Order: sequence, then C-alpha cells, then structure tokens
Amino acid sequence: MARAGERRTRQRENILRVIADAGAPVAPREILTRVQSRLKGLGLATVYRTLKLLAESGVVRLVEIPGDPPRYELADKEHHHHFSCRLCACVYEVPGCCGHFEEHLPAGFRLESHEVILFGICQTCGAGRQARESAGSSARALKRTPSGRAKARR
Amino acid sequence: MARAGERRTRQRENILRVIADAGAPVAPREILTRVQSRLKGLGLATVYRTLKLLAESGVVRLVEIPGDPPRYELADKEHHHHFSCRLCACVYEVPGCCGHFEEHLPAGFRLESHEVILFGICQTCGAGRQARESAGSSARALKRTPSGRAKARR
DNA sequence: GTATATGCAAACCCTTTGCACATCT
DNA sequence: AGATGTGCAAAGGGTTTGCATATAC
Repeated sequence: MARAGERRTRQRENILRVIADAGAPVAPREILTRVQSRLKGLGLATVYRTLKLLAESGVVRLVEIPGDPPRYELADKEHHHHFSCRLCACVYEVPGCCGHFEEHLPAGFRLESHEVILFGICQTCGAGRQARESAGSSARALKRTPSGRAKARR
Repeated sequence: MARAGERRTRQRENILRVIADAGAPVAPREILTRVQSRLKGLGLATVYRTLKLLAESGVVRLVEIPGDPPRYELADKEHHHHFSCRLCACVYEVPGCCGHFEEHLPAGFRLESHEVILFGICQTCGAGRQARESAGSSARALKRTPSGRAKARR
C-alpha cells in the first residue's frame, strides 16, 4: 500500500481492509463506523485523508451513484459495474460489461474509460413482492453495501 | 412548467430556459451566473429551490459525473448519455445507447433504468494534439457545458 | 530523533431553511 | 387581499485544514 515516504499505520491498514472486504463500494461514514469497531479513536478526518491518499496512488477508486454519497472501492478489481436498488438503496457489483460504447461517439472523441450504473429493484427487495419461485438464485453471489441515503430516490 | 398552485415567475422562467438552452447538463452555480446576466438580483437559494421543484415535477433530471458538481438537464430529452473530457472537464451529450444491460444481471434483479458516463478526451482538446486532419467532424453537433471542476481528474 | 500521521476543532464549501418583503393571481 | 415566491442571512451536513501530540521508521 505504501509509496515512498508513506507510513504503514493501523489506521491505514484498517481503512484499506474495510474497503477490500466490503465487496461493494463503501462511503466514508460507513468506513469510519466499521473501522471504529476495531480501532476506537479513529477520526473522520483520517478516513478522508487516507481515502485521498489511496485514490491518488491508484489503490482505490471513487464510485458515485447519482443522489448518493460518494463511495470507494478497490481499483484493481475486474471490470464491473454497479446496480443501485431503488427500494433498499443498496449498491451491488455487477460483473461483466456490454461494451460497444464507441458506437455513437462522434469522430474526434477519444474514449478512455466508462462507467455504467444500473437502477432497479434488487433480488432481496423483489423477493418480498413476487412469490419467490426460484429457490436458488445466482444473485446470492453478489455482495452489497447499504447507502447513506435516508429516503428512497424519487 | 407550472403545476397546480405554482406560479410563473421571471426567475423560474429564466432558470428553466438556461437549462433548456444549455444543450448539456448545467450546475446550479453555472445556472446562477447565466441567469444573472439577464436577471440581476437572483439569489442562489432560488436556483436550488427551483431545481428541486422542477426535479420533483419531472421537468428536470439530475446528472452526476463522478468527481464533479451535480448538474441538471431537461428530463424529456431523447435517450442519451454523457461524455466527460478529462482535459477541459466539459460534459457533452452522446446520443444513442449500446443497450444489452440485462445480460450480466443476476436473476431476481429487475432493471428499470441505467446511466452511462464516458470518459476520455473531447474533440476540441484532442485537436490540439493530433494535427487536425479531418476538417469537418461530426463532433461539432455536440453541445457542451464547462464543469465547476477546478483541477483535472486524477 | 526526526519526519510523518493522527485527532480535534475550526474553517470551508455546497445546500437548505427561516423570515420579512415582494410578487403573482 | 391572500397565497406563493424571493432574497438575504443563518443553519446544516459533508469535506478539508491547522496545529499540537502521538507514532512509525
């Protein structure tokens, strides 16, 4: 994790671990809470400073879901996108990609990367509505993190 | 624009017109500046109040580019996505869509909408580098709005 | 031992809210 | 006239920064 002149501290190790273990992007507030369960005195400022550091060194990546607080995830994950549940406001990782983004891009525009965010209703929330017919869903494989959102979108 | 009990004022008309004329999503600060050139006394609070109103009534839509301030655009535009230039930080509209987002979505997840953001270098910024060979680029058709971003991303 | 990191509190955004005045119908 | 909207300034919430202390190397 450390670059030249950067120190390995308990705070940084714990913050990075929380992000790595989350399985889906986490917000600063959430990181603070989770780390504090193991490292009592941690301050929010340290979380922000560490996130900035990790983002600049390319270890971590900013993920923004419209209407939600910013979240962070490991930068070296396989290519994937995110799904945001309209009901529970949880964010899930969705593996793979549909590609073909150059298609509609006018000449002269160079595409370097892209971001896809899917909105809808997650398996957990949907199960409460429709009688759960398929017992074994592949959705179980997805990890998620709750949002800092208080009220549902729209 | 008005719903029941809502009034048509110079402020609201001007704010809506600025959003409609922009051609690409605009930030609250930018809206304030542009409207003030025609309507001197406008306050930032009114911009926010009007944006909230317009968003709730479905006239306007929130567009968030990671790392940028929030922007707003007309909600009734044809389906499109956005391109954010890494160099000039301008945002462009990109017509069309690559579709096929259900593909990798696990069973039990219901997809309702999606958001695609493209990152790269725009035609204007790219022209400065590579000798401008193609005189007539289709990119001219795209409109853009500058970002509130002070420094370039990453 | 020295440079770097942390915690706390203050400072800084951006956004929202309270209130008196202005404006629309 | 009465209800709704606006501007200003204060309040809120998230993020950053200054500074003395604690910690890593």
